[in-house]
Amino acid sequence: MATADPPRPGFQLPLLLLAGFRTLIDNLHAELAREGHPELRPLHGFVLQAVGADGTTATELGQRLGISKQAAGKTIDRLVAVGYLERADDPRDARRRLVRVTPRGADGLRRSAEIFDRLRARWADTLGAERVDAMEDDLRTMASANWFRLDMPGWFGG
Amino acid sequence: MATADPPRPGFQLPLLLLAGFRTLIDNLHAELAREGHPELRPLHGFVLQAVGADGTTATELGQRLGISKQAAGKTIDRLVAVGYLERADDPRDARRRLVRVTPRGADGLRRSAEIFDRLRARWADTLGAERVDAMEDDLRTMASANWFRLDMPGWFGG
DNA sequence: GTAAGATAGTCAATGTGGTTGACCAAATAG
DNA sequence: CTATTTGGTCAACCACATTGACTATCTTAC
Repeated sequence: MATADPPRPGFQLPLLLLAGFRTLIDNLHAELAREGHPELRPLHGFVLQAVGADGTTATELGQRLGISKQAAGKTIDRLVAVGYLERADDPRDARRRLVRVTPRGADGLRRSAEIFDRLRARWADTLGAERVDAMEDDLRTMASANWFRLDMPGWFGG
Repeated sequence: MATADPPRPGFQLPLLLLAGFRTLIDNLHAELAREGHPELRPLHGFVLQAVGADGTTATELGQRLGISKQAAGKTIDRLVAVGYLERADDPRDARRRLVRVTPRGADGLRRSAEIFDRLRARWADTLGAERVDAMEDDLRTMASANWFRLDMPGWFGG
């Protein structure tokens, strides 16, 4: 170990992280399409997850996703139109419109979790379980702690 | 080591990859803004990189980025408007409009490379150089080989 | 109990990025 | 010299995001 390895250029790391993310998400949606959910988009899975089993409202969903209530409302509209979410009145507050995951949405959510588990297992088979664990641990260390915003299109594009 | 660790849920891996990517890009642009490039968006850096030192045309840029020539043309328009790209006629083919990085664009590109190097060094300081190398190697192994598409907004949202 | 304020949701206008289809001009092939 | 391909743009449209304005309803205070 007399000489250090030549330093690697820094610009590849973000590209590889993005490639890894995109590979997982593309694999997920290819499999979801095979299992009967071809109309689900990457964004939608995150939204369904954010709505959760207990349901929410548009305003609260917007806060969870880091987007405006108007944007949340429009995304809900789309997911209602394709049958993954439904709205209901709140008997205790006529202003609120409760948003719930439909049975179809719950099916998509459950399958997504299973597919992600299988994909992670495939990574562990190829790389070794301890390498995948290390990758997760390291990313947890470096990534901004309180991060979660789903404004991908706007964030990326401007 | 009689019993294996409980398996980790698979859905966290993509989130962590995205968080790592976003953290790097956000750090990059915070620093770029400090160094005189506040109007650069995440997307723009990739586009500048894809134009490269030799310049291109809209059609070729679209192919490199995995988007249509029309979309590439619009993105070029925006980067021309903020002074990072410029157009010129091709004396050998009157149909083509050459796209080149301006000096300001080259400055942004150079600073981006330096900042990415510094950010990677910071990761190596915290995690250990061999861990960052391993992360890159593992991602290279798992990510789709011929991947590169920059249609992030459309891909993610639909 | 009524007036004032906060909150939930929607509508409208706008910006950015993406798509497809149609079209013109110029280069290339026959 | 036609015929085809290629580069670029225009136009129409969709998805996601934003801010500002507005209504309806609940909550608070006097």
